[in-house]
Amino acid sequence: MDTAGRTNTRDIARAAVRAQLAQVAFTLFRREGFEKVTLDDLAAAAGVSRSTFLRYFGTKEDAVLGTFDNKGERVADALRRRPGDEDDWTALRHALDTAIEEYRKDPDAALALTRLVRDTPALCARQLEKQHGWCPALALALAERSGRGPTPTLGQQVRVAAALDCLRVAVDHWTASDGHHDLVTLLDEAFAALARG
Amino acid sequence: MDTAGRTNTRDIARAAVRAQLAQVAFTLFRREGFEKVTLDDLAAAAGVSRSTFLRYFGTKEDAVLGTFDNKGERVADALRRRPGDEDDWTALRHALDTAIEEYRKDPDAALALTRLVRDTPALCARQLEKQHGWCPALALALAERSGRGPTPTLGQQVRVAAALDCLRVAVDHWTASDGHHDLVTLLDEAFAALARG
DNA sequence: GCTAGCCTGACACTCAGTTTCATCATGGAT
DNA sequence: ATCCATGATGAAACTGAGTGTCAGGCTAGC
Repeated sequence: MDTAGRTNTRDIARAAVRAQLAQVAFTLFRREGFEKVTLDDLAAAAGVSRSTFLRYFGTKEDAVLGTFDNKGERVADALRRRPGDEDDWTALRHALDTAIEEYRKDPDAALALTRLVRDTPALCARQLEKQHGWCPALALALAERSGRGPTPTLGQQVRVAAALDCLRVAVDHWTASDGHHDLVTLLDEAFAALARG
Repeated sequence: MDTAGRTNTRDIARAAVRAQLAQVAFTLFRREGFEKVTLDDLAAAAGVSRSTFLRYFGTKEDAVLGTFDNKGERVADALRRRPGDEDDWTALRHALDTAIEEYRKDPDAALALTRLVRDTPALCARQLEKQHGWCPALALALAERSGRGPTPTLGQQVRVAAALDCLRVAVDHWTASDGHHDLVTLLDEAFAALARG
């Protein structure tokens, strides 16, 4: 999509190549381990040059976590679409349904991914960082909802961060249970744990 | 300290050198910017070899954030010392007084540090990762307090993570206010924001 | 003083990520 | 159909972080 929102042939091709590269990388990472696979290995396996691979994914981690950045904005949009009379917690909880949607759509793929991330410190760290990167957009969405200008309060920032903790902890437990526990239930349980008392 | 807890001459010397290296690094980072300073620069400025510098701090980031790892255990210990009849939130809130102690002891140094971290993406990420690394120990402490075995519940994990969010957000605001706001007040406010409603 | 265990510096190495440049394909306009 | 501008690719050189090895030197303890 260009800046006006049109989708171009080139962009479609790019997205397809990108998906293909990510697929190859994921397979290789799972078989050999993330650390063992070098950029040269990835490029060779995908049949492109190292340069090209790095143009599609700025870092090795992004070949795995590339889709993650986007999700933050998606959740923020979902948050903005929540009815204005919901309190922050309720709105956040519902907005997070957006984030867990793909876990439910393809649990096996999601499990393979979360396991790879969980077992790779570098990916853990990078995922944490990316998820933390969602905070400003989410806090901004809360601020807009509250109608008190574009500057999130400390409280809104805390609630956003805590909501993302709920997501993370819930997904961790879901992964640890090999996908047997229900992610929605876990997420509800996590949110319930925030209530005082 | 050796494994038995005794402190010998070598360890004292090591700690002194380490502190000295950290000081030199911090000064250089503030003056030139974290990214601009190479390990060779650091080694040269400190009058040691690159090898030696890397032996004291496994990574460049650790020259700044080296003290951070320790803090997690300190907070966990503080948590264990809280009276058993306190609920998780209250115990966590009080345990965090340990973490903010040095901000109050030497606000200027703390401000310089938080500013450097805040303005350096690599340090931000690494700090987030280290702080997240506290979670298991803190959750374990909560689990022990609750007397229901050594396995933290999902709820305890969530509360620990949320408490650390409070710390982070409070410190962020404190830094943004150039230390003018009261960190204790900010932290209380952050905890208050977790209450539903 | 001797020795064993360390700290240190030197060096070579791997690998991630950046930058530059030449080449090649393609889509769109004439 | 041809031309051209844009952008995708690959090659290569480079920087810098972090690892591993090894030899020499200092020091604590005997």
